[in-house]
Amino acid sequence: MKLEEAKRNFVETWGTLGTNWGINRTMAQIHALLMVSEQPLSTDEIMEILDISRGNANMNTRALIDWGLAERKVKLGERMEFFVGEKDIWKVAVKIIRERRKREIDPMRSTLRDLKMIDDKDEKKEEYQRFIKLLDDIDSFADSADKIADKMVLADKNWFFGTMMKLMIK
Amino acid sequence: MKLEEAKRNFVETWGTLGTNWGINRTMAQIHALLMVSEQPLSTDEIMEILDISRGNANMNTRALIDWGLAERKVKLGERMEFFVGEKDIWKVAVKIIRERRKREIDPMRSTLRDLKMIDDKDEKKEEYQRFIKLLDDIDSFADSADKIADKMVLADKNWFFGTMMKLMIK
DNA sequence: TTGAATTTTCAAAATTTATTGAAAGATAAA
DNA sequence: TTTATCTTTCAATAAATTTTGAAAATTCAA
Repeated sequence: MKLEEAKRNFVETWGTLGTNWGINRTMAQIHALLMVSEQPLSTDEIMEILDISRGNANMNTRALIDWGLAERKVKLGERMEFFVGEKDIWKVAVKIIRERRKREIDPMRSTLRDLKMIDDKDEKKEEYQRFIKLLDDIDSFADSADKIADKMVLADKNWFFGTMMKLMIK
Repeated sequence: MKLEEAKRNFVETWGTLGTNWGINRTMAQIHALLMVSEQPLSTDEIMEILDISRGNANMNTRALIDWGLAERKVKLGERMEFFVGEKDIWKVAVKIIRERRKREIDPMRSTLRDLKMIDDKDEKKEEYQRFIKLLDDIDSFADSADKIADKMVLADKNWFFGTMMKLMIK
């Protein structure tokens, strides 16, 4: 296998993977392409290499920037925008965690908390208690997961996968 | 809000959530319904309550059983099958982690490892090195995440969210 | 055995999600 | 200004995923 071929495969694989992690295929492919590119790429280059439309390329470079997974890069004397991808895999993971938390976890926790506003508290005593306990369990699980996510977002990669790992695995 | 209404909302919310975590809406709804049901439910009851077809109910109860998120329960003297959902949210998380790892992480790691079989090692020396480093970084990140998942799968909930949490957060 | 009850399958239909491409909107050099 | 270059939007279209429902397969009591 040649290097270029391996890179192409990488872009495809990362694209497939992305769909499992809340990132659509094209968005993940563009990100993968930017990760393996030695140079910043323009929208036209991305369109050309991935064989996608201008609209699609634009939407998804934009989304990558929203997520903090890519940056705009202006080249002196060039009118066009170029894009650079986040290549540090630790940072990539942290950005995905942060963004998904904001979009999914936080809203769902608040929805689930609202469900505790039940007014027939006295009837069906035990059934009521069991339901509330389920909601509380979910919330406390989410809270712990959230704290770990917090720690990750703030932590240094080496601390997390060095110190913490040793504590956990020993 | 009445208890029954809150439960209905819970089923809907859990269904929406599921789609973000590799579980389709109906599968997540059935799971939610089984979590809040005081009694095991039959396929007919699930069809009736969620207003879905028999095929859909069958496919998704089956999927839940595959994932370890529900169990079949036979009632004495009844011909029909009944289903019971896993209600312990820690166990639910562990089963989802285990299953997704098996279906996604393991295959992707092996695909990415294969990409290292590049034969033009000497040409473009630096570019080659950078690409290999990216693949190695991803693999070592995945390895750490995997080890944490392992620990979770084997650990006791209280150890994980008690002892470990204290170590991490302090 | 037979046949009624129940479960499973899967092609077709419906729904959801992603993509296209052309037109409108910016931007900046001339 | 004007004009050419580049970016954004979004309705229409395409692709992917989920759901249906009826037929086939299975199970079990009689």
